[in-house]
Amino acid sequence: MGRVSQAQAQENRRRVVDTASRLFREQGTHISVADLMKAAGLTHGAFYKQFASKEALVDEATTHAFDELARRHATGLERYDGRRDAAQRALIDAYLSVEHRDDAADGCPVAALATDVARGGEDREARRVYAEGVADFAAFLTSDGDEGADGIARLCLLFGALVLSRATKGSALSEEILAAAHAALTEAR
Amino acid sequence: MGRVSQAQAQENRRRVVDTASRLFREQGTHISVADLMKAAGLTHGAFYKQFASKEALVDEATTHAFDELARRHATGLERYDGRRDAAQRALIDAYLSVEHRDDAADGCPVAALATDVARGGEDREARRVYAEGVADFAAFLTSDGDEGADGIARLCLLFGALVLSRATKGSALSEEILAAAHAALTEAR
DNA sequence: TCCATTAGATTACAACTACAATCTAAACAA
DNA sequence: TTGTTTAGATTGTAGTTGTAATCTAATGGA
Repeated sequence: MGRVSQAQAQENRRRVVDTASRLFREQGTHISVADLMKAAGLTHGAFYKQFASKEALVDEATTHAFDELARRHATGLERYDGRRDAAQRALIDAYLSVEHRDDAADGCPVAALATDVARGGEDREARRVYAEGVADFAAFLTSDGDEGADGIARLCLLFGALVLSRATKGSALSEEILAAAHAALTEAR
Repeated sequence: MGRVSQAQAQENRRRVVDTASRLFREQGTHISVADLMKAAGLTHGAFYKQFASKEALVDEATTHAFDELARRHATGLERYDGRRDAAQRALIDAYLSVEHRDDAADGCPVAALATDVARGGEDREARRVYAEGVADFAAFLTSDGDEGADGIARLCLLFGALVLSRATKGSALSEEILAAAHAALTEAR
């Protein structure tokens, strides 16, 4: 079929980015353009009318995922009326849940994209966005009136537990990891 | 060239597994058989005389990497004459070093292979080996006379910091992460 | 000494990769 | 109502993927 309204085209483009941001988190950035476009309900030839290259989409989808994360943190703080440690506790509960472990596609991009970003070029936009997202996340986890190092360490523990529990899924260890990290993060304060 | 002595063939096979175990950690298991064999100094056609499939090699190379890790932990304990917390401190220093961050190929397979293992099938041998390696590592990190949860949480922090510092390499945050995790792991005890 | 075995090289292949050119029909400005 | 623009479909391409068949020469047992 031929042309489509500007509104429809824009909506299609948005759907491609959104689909990519979910599939990249679930399966990694190695997923093919063809599979990606099929999942978004278009043919693979249409891709290059909207994006300069696959790399460009990776960068854009990464940014998209981190925007979503920032929004989630903001509304999390709102919901608890600015009470930082209540919001933190709620986030930790959700972050270390079996549901989050089993749903990487809709989950934290810091956890889902870490390896893909690390293996991508150092000059990539995705890497800048990623580092910024990590800094924001660490700031969110910092205790009231403490310095940055504390939040960073808490993020390492939180993040590490999720990634490890995904890699060990199927063994009993997977759930033990979630529980151990949860205990360490909630008891100590 | 034609045939080669059994000893040479066995040595070639070992070199393929060793090369794979390093390249998989550095670049991920998506690296092609052709590139792999070239790196091992053979042609790609020779591969299937030694391995049933690429998946089989991934499993074998993963096992190989974890055997190496276990040996390293064992000799680490020896060197400190069984003094567990001295050995632990030495490991933490090396694990959170810039050198380890920049040398995934020869580094910890728990950190390097986490995402590849998580995305591989749940019935894969590599996953069993991985989970076992995680359990051993956590046991190594457990404090004398404490239960398992403590070692697991310490591993999450250690592992998470390394993976995060690799993904943020190029930003100042990368080194801050290593430092923050190091402080958290050494001060608290 | 001879010859069956076999490790590795070469070549081949079908599927897949990112990307590009062309085609088509609808959108929108005139 | 036109004519131009353009999103998406179709088709094509050069390179790469995992895997297999064939060829080779040398090994190692008889």
